[in-house]
Amino acid sequence: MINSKEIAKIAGVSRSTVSRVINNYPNVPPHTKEKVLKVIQEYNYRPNFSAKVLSGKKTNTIGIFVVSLSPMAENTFKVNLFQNFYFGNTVDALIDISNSSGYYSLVQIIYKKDGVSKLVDVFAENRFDGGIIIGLDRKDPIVFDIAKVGLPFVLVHYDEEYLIKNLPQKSKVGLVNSMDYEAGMQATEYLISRGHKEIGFISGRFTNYSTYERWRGFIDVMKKRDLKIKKDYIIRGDYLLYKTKIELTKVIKSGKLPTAFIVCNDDMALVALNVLKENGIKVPDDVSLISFDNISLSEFSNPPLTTFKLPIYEMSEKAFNILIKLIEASKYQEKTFVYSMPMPLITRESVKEDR
Amino acid sequence: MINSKEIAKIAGVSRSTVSRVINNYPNVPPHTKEKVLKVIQEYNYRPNFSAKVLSGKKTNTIGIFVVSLSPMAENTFKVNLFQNFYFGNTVDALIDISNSSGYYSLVQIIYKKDGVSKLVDVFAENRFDGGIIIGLDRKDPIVFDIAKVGLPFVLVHYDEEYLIKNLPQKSKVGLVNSMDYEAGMQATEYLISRGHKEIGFISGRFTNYSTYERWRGFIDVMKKRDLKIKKDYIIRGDYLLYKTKIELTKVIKSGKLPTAFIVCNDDMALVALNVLKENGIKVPDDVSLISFDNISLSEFSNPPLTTFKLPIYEMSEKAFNILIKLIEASKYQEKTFVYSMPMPLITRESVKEDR
DNA sequence: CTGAAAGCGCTTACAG
DNA sequence: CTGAAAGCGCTTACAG
Repeated sequence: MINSKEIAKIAGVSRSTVSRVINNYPNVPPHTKEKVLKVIQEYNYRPNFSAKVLSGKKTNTIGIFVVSLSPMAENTFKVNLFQNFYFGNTVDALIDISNSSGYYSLVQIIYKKDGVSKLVDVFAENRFDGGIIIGLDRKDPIVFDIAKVGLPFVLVHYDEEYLIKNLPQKSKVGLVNSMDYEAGMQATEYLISRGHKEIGFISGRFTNYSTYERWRGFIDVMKKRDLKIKKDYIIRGDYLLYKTKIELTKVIKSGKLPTAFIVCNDDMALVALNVLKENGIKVPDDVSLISFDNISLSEFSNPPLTTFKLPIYEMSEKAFNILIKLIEASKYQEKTFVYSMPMPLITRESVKEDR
Repeated sequence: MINSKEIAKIAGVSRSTVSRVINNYPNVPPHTKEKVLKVIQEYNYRPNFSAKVLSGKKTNTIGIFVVSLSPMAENTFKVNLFQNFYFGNTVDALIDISNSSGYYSLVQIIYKKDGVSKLVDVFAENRFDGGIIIGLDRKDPIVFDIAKVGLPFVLVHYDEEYLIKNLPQKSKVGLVNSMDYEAGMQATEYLISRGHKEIGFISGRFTNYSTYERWRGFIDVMKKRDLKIKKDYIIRGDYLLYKTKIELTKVIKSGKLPTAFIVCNDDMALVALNVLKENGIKVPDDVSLISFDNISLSEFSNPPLTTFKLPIYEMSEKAFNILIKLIEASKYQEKTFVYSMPMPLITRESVKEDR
């Protein structure tokens, strides 16, 4: 691979000048610039990344960290991360956004059982300018270890209060959430307004930010409306398709069903839809379903799902923009940047209009 | 951030020795090693990545390139890459596998319209040791530009003959395919053996390796069996859900349907299933469906899909292993490594058993 | 406007 | 077994 020294020699200038041309500095006259550029072009020269970084330039790379359960946690699949709508699309959006802003993305999967050390390692190696972390439990204390390293990072889906309270001074940390509490409330209100009183809940994992918040929204509204939450109608799906099927089947076999379910994601709702149908229960005539995510298949099911859109792209954009701010500025008045993005309701046909 | 010089001073040794300890060289006595390790531990020291690479060490990073249509190509979604089962899971598997082998992954999305320059750039910057490229058209000539850079890379899904013929000598290139031609044949044979004579085909894009090969398998068997391929039964789904719905609806409205469809992926099959049902057509009683991928939802539809598994994890593992070989060895007798992985048939209920 | 020189933080022959 | 020194390929004050 050719280097700047040789380019300089060929172009008849010094390495300093080559460097100035590459970095597009103003203090080089058009003629010289052109001459150098021509040689660069001809030899297909690209400055060596490591040398650039070592001499003090930014890496122009962001680290994307996906924190996952252990590899085999979900027994059916060897690989399950991007199978998952949430992880897959967030990473997708993040890569897309950073790429289109001229940033590279270093994606790293962190298994919970391996702990934080890998994360700290890569942060300390100075391989990227800042990180975005998704998939953490809503109160995972790992965050504070990472904060010690000093590099800026942004969390997606984490408990705001807990974060603010425990973060050391002058941490460069951002947080982006979706308004799951509000969506949970709205889902419940929506069902009630359509005459439902017996409402069930098919949950994800409760250590998960979104499940927890949606659940809070659900119980708060149920209480406010003096409606009873029946234990039998709470199904722990844990975001697992086979588990959803097993648990829902049990409830069906018991002979007692609510008139509507709030389901913590579309995937589980799609499974629920089929399980109900197979048991001769009509959706939405007998049981209504309202869920979250708005995955692409959700509009093609029969009936199509009424669901809350998880604004993944918008959240990722926000997270990236915050990170860039944290990277570029050196000091902040504010301790952290926190944003919460709304989750619009997509009304389709899985909830009965009135009864 | 603390550096090796300071660690050396604190530990009372030279930087050379610190380096030896870090790289786990044999020629340092236990006592010294321990002493240095203790200081490293205490100060949470990690060698600077760029310095390491600049001084000749490997990056221990592989580049993962996902070649995509332009961002807005599929009108429905702003982001569509990992929404896609194939891309999402391949990238997932690749990241997972490389991470667990101690490699970092630099993921880059390349939009076709931006061309190859971005790819060449990052290859020439010496940011990684080798690359894996997915999403290329089956005969995209971009490959030969990349080969010029000289870094080893592995292609997933590409035309073997075309590649071998056009690759310059001593290119360090690998190729991993799935046996789509065989699967296309087997799908057709399977349907025929169950009494089907009128067989339709819902295709992906024909520039795509898998679609093309499956199609070849389909027509070859149909010809061999003296069965007619009716133009009206060929539906161009292009891997697009909305398009699949529109085009299939047209065929249904025409009043003439085959007794079975080979569908180029499960997503489209799921859409087809619903469209057929909505039009009062029973699956598999009236129309059978056989597809490809084996996505997680495929076993939860009603009926569950009979489908060929795309062995994504196995292919990714193969691709990674080939790449490591290419990186580590300096010379090869063989020009390229080529592998083709079988696609097992997962028999479920979307094909009628007999008629 | 431009070049010589120092420096970034490692690794690795080389010499002892 | 171990240290001094050169080198990797850039950038950036500094001097002119």
